[in-house]
Amino acid sequence: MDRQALTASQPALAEVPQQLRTAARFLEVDAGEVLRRNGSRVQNMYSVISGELRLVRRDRNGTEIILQRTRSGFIAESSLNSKAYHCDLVVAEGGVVLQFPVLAFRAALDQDSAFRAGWMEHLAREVRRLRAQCERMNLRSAPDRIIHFIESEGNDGAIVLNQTRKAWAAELGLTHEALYRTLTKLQSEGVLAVDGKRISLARAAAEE
Amino acid sequence: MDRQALTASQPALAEVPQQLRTAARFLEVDAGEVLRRNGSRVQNMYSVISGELRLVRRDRNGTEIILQRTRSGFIAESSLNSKAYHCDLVVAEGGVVLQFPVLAFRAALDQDSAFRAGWMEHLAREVRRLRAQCERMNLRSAPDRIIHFIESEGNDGAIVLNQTRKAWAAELGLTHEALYRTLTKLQSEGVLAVDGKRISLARAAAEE
DNA sequence: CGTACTTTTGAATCGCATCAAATCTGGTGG
DNA sequence: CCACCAGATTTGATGCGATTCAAAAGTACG
Repeated sequence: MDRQALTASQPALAEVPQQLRTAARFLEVDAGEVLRRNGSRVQNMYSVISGELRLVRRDRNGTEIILQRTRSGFIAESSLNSKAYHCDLVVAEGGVVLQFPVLAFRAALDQDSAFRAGWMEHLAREVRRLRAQCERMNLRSAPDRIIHFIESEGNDGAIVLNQTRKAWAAELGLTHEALYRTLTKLQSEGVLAVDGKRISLARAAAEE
Repeated sequence: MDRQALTASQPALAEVPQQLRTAARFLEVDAGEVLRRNGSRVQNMYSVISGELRLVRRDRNGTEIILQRTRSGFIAESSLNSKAYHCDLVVAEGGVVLQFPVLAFRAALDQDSAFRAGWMEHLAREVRRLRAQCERMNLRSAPDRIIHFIESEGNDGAIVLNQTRKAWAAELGLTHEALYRTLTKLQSEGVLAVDGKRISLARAAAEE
């Protein structure tokens, strides 16, 4: 796939002005690479074409916290106007990412109103996603969090996991043991149907 | 205080273009009023001058979840480009709010680059604030959440509560009993100093 | 085939939620 | 000024559910 085709294949990039495209660079990245480290200056914006990037931070116990996880489109958007990163930007799964110089990015936002509209909509979506996540973390029980996740992130009461269950547990703020146990419990109760990576709510629960 | 002075006194409003100001209306609101209800069409944006607005939602257990709490400046920013609200916008404390028609608001964003820059910075700050909140909710213990809150929301290792402790407990995702108990425990351990509404970290903890 | 990681199950523990009740506080009206 | 009330604050006792530690079985990959 050539660059033009790659660019066009990304919905989030359809609106990237030609001028900014020419300033962008394709990077092939390997799992484990760190694109930006906490404290370093913000010089580039990144958009994921394939693979997975994560915005992570470590709390004082050393536990890794995933703040954002992206398999397609922009990541760490809120750093656009910051001086320095507050988190690490790491490659969780090798792939291809687009790299934009921040100066060109800001210029494009200022000059192209369609691009700008898309960007602001993107930010707004991120805000809503984060609010949903906060809402979920406020639920105290494992079953509630699982069901809330499926309801808010899934389609039609079902999700297809694109990660391991262990990683999903971290995203839910649970230990993996708790997640495994709760999944089997909910399954035996008939609340959930689990089929490999696909997990769906039984109708009764979805309608309640 | 006249309207011009009120407008100027709000940092977030310093950049509001003149044209948009003339389209704005001042509202005096009382505690308990609901400015926007879940599902209703988005027709106005609100900015708090005095008092407190909250963006709230109820989970299936009926528990009220506070998604945003604002005592100064814009609230529910991400709804600017949405068709309908997904939450209720309620007055928690009576005061004065500015009401902007969304159409005029969008037009101003499109035409005034300084206003736009301020708005995008505002959105980015909200994203960072929400990320910090998610991070905090990932911490499992009450002491960790309290300390994290003070570190991320306070200045120089101290906060001055502008709400009751009971309300603070809800914001931390704890019961008020757990908060009260943990505060006295941390105080007796010398980790925290509590003085009325002012709560500060002891130095040792701040540096660790 | 071996290694690293995920998935699964078991058992014990701990911390927070929950329920209950007493005290304190600020504000209201008589 | 006082009585009163609603809500916040505080303390106590109990139980549940998630964490934690442990270990085994399954799985992907070189």
